[in-house]
Amino acid sequence: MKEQFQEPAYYRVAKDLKKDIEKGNLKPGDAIPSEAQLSRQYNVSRMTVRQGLSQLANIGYIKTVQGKGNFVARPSVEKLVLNLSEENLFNASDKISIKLLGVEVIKAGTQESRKLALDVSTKIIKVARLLSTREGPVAIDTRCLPYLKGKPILEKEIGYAAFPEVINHYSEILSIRNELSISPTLLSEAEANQLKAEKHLPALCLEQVLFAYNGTPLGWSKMICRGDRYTLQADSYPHSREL
Amino acid sequence: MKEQFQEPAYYRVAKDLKKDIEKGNLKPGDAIPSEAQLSRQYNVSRMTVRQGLSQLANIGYIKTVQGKGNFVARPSVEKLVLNLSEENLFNASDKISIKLLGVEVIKAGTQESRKLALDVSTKIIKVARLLSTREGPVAIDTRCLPYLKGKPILEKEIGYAAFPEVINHYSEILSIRNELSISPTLLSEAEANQLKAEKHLPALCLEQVLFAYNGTPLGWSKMICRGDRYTLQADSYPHSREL
DNA sequence: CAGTGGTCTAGACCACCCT
DNA sequence: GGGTGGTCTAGACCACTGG
Repeated sequence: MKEQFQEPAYYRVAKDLKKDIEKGNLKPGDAIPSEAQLSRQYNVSRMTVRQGLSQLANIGYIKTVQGKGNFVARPSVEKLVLNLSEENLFNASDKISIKLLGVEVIKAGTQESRKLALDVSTKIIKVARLLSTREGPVAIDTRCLPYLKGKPILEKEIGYAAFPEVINHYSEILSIRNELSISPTLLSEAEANQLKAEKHLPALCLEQVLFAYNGTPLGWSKMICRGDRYTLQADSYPHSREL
Repeated sequence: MKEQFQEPAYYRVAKDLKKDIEKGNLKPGDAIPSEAQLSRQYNVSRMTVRQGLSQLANIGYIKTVQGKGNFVARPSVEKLVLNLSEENLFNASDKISIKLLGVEVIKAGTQESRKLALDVSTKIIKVARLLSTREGPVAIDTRCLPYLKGKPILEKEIGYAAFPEVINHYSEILSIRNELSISPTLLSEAEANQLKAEKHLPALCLEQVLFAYNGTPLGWSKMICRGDRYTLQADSYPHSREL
């Protein structure tokens, strides 16, 4: 007979309170028993109680107010999390295949230079890709990043990894912020051709700009997704209501 | 002369390591000095060091591995946070004005019943709204929630609050999960009329379903936004890289 | 003032990982 | 085995809140 796993004391405190909150015994705004009280009730030290409470705070179940107490938090369901990792972009069950449409080093036009805060005519690398599932082409992807002299361009890396990965590998600077804009458009003639769709099909335009710690833009990416084959999904945050 | 605020010891530990990570002295994957080592180095107890490290873990700077150590985490910039609160939906500087287009109690059609997991012909409340900024109409919003017998319908609440708020007030059940789908469309003739736009203008369709703790759908909402006046913005998570 | 949470200690023992 | 983090204690003093 295997020994039972012994759950930590702080975990029991957190779990019990979590259940009370989910059952509605404790409603948003309600005060939680004081730390001293819980400490006596569970016969554990105050630090242990605090560890349990900090777990609940981390998953957004309670808010702590100095000098007053711990209170049940109102779930904030208006913030949503969107996962743009390449595996997650499309249905996980559907493998994506990627086709490189082109890799080139060119002078930045006004569009790219503005996005990347570069002078016009600075050299940049531009990568175009076609993403498909079994159903067929789904999205066209264009990526721009400043060209670094003497740095080899590995098409494999630059074409077949998620955009933030590309930035990290190529520029060797950690990207720390990602700004995304989502807007609707119609497929242009060129886009429609590449996506094997009719012109003027509704499409999603996802534009990303990645920044370094110091605020420097490191890269810019634009993805055009066929509206009939792709829907963006987001889920309320915090995702994990687990301890 | 005012007394200087004395920052906690654990805060200093966290701040120093955070700076090292941001400067690149510590790179993703690198091990952080052991807790015992930091404890000696800062001349504080191990629990205090641990409190500092837990702060860093909370903002995603480090990962802890039992029996091995603490390691600098790779920033995950592929998860983005989207804020759908009503004040945030459009440019904060632009006040939104809301016009109620209609509030009615009707029998659920197949569409609504499917989304809300109700039988067809169960009664639901349907609210239609028009959202405008100074520029003019921006979005049409339709909300459906199960009709509760004997529960008064307060048009003010149902029409002028963010959707999750509405659900909480009306059904008196906490909504705990929000699923959002984002897709592109073209304005239908009716939508174009209400939004004072040309037909077939590209538009964003934002569809939300709210759920209770037990998984019951509590409400469904669909918002159609003029593409020329509205762009959805999202930002990488975790947002707060602050201690 | 009494009650709350915030910080901190100096130990202890355990579970895990590696060699 | 020795090193790491994980849990836990029984105190202590501080800072903030409210009556």
